[in-house]
Amino acid sequence: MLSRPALEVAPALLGGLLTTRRADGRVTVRITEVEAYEGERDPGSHAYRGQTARNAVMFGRAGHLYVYRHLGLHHCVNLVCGPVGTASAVLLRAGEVVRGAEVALARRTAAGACRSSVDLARGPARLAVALGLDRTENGADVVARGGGVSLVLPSTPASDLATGPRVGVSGLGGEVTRFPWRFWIAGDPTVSAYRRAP
DNA sequence: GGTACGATTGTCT
DNA sequence: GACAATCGTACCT
Repeated sequence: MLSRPALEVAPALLGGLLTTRRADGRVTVRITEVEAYEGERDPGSHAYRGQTARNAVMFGRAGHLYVYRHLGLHHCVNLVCGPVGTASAVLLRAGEVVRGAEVALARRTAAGACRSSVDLARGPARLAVALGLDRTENGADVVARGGGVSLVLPSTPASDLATGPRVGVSGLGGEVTRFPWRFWIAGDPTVSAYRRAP
């Protein structure tokens, strides 16, 4: 399943449940917004210029996490997909905390402001904080049983899918922003409002 | 060895 | 609505 191209995996992840087990508690998030990144042929991807020490995880097995630091402040979480050697990945942009809300709230409060429960995991960096993920989780396997992170895919694909241009990517004179490689669950309040698609 | 820049967020106006 | 924050990585000298 996860070894398929990012463009096929991304919509299938919507509605899926991602659970992390930490010393301070367990948090489960229902994925509501994702973006596909097609590796070396995608100017918006970190892997566009080939394999490096930072993005090596993306070239590896599907089902591993690629966690990177952005602007020295935030963390963003990707799920690696596609066959080995292909740097496909799906960026997890937003979700709804369905279990462990108190734990997530404590983490979010420690990291900064949080206005409501809907904000707990709305936005890529917020999602990472709520799940307690940081760069030490880079390369973690979400498929292996007994790991600290696990993913449960929805038995049936989510309905009411919406697609639109990706957020915050540039290159090829804005060409890449035209691809509708962003997927979210239509009408879900936990989808990030940041530059919402028209 | 130095520098430019980024898959964002929170805060201020 | 605009902007500063902040640091690892990549790319250049």
